Amino acid sequence: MNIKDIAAYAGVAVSTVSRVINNHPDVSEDTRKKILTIIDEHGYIPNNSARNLKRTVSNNIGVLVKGIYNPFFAKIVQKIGEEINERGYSMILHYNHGDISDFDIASELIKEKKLRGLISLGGEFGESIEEKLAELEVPIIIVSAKISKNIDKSLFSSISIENEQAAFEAVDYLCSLGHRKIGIISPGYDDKSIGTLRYEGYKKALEHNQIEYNRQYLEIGRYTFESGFEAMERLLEKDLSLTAVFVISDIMAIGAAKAIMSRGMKIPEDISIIGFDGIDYTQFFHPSITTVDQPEESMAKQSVDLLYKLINNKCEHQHIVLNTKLLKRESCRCIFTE
Amino acid sequence: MNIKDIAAYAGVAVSTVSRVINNHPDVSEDTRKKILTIIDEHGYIPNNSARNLKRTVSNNIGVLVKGIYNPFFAKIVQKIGEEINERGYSMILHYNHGDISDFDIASELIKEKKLRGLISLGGEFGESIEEKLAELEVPIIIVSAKISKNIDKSLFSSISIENEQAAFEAVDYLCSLGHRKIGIISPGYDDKSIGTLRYEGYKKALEHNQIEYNRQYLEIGRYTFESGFEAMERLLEKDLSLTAVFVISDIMAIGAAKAIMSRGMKIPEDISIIGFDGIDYTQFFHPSITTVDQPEESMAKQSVDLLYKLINNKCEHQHIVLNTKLLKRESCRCIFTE
DNA sequence: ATCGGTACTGGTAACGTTTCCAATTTAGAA
DNA sequence: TTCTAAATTGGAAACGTTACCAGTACCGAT
Repeated sequence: MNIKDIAAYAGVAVSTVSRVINNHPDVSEDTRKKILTIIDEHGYIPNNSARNLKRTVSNNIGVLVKGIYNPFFAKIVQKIGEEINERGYSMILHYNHGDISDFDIASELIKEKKLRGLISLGGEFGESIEEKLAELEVPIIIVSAKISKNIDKSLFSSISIENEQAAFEAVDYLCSLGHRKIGIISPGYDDKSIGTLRYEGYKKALEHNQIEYNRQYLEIGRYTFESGFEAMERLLEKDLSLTAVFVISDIMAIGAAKAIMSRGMKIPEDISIIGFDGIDYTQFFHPSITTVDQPEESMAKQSVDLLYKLINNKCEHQHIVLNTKLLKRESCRCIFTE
Repeated sequence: MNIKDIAAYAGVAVSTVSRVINNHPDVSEDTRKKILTIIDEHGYIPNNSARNLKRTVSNNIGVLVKGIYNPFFAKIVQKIGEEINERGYSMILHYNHGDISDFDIASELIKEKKLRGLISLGGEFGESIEEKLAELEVPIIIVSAKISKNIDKSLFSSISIENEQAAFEAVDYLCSLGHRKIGIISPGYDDKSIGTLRYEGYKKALEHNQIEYNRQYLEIGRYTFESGFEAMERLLEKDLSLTAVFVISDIMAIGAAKAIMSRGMKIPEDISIIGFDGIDYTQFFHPSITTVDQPEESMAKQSVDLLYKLINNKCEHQHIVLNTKLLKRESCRCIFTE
């Protein structure tokens, strides 16, 4: 069952059927209706491979996810997938496991799969990819990734938040509650992930509150429950009499919270904790965890919106910065009120 | 840059280049090497649309997920994606939002995208789809779904667990700890999801322990944190002096646990709780939650393995049943030892 | 009646592969 | 040397669309 058959049934030329399928205007209402019913009767579905071959593109949008399992990304991916499907495209999802650079995977994927566009979640995009970026034939959108400051912004779009500022506010909030000894769990200062930005925010907040930065207060964790748990244990073992800890990702924050409670300590009575991302778990942990909420739905929706416009040449590359919100919950205690 | 160009550079016919690309044997080592280097030099990538058109199939494997957000599925999807990519295929991921039947979406997806095969996660597959199933040209694998007993098993493959038995063991464990008043949170007895099987296991376990089934002990929840939370609240309001509750999905269990603790009650001192699925988070909740662990990695791996074999006609449809394991953690208390 | 224009419709060459069949080369046997 | 079969290679017809270029039919205006 192909376009030729339909044309034969309808007694018209294939080109006319093609026009109907693609909603071209130059077809009389009568023939359009006739062809449409015949298509319907025979359950004809146009062959995508043929269309793609002819048009030299596909109907697929690639989504590249930095390969650590994180419910924050999982939810964004789901939403992105829905948005993509709604627009008649399909989502090709690819998890990237570190070894090869994010960008190389992305560009290979685009070429190989003749993707219409690509959304990359997480990871890092440095200046080194600038020329490669320029060679890309389809739009790419970078979501929630660390983007080098000096890179030419006209080559790609991005959706992000003010990581440093958001972290600043979180830590400043802790300070406002009277905390002075505030630990931090983060991938570290020389890491290439977005976490370093949050780490900078932490330092600025300390400075702003005239608290001296103490290298001892940092423990490294890499975006898993386990690493958050272990980092917190190391922090506690140092006996620094911390009263609070800022964890730059919720899943690590939950691991850290578990570590605290496993030692018989209480949240927030003994230690206050703030996470980052706003995943559901934080709300359903007990006590509920204060966190910096990222607008994941909006990030997903806007990235697809933007990509769609870019694909159809309806706009230029742009860099959208969304707002975060500090969700104040049960895990932070005010030291002054004791 | 297409196969013709490569052929011209190499001074051979396109058919020879094609043979090299597809690893056909009838090419001399010399020409093969020459062509390979030329392909490499020019960074030539075969056009998938053209190949697909010619071969009337694609390189895509569809993954259909029942559209509620559940970290259990999210993790399986990630693993499936990795396995698919490793085999040189791509994953087209589609979230299904209830309204249209799972199967209709699946078959439409297959036809429209010329998929090579499909893996469906969750949902329900009843007898009504039997003829439609028979008409499918590509293999389909049903993972973690409720499958009607009378359906012809030669038409599809499945990966599942012994839901009823696993639930039985969980509830029986609760009984063995001395619990007699055991609530249950489940999508209900007339629901079409896999939850009903677990509900049956619950009832069997009660019977086996000479505990009379009480309709009051059931509250309906539909696989979200919130619904677990709310169901537990309703359960608590009934004042049934429950000592334990079996929740047929971890995310609901976490919601329920939160509801319990929000009332100032303690787990497991006041109420014991068991979940189902084995998502990471149950381990990091405090107290850690006893749950029926499903082998998600294995489910993912085996489903892709099987699909791959089916695609290459290396085996027949089969129905794999994997083992679950009751992870005994902190959320269950033994009543006898007080 | 003729013309010009509009509204439709038809024919057909691509798009980049794969695969069958035919043609050529090669090697070994007679 | 000649012949045969095996090993390679080439040619060309599909696969199912789209989009360009023509062609036809019709209508109102001259």
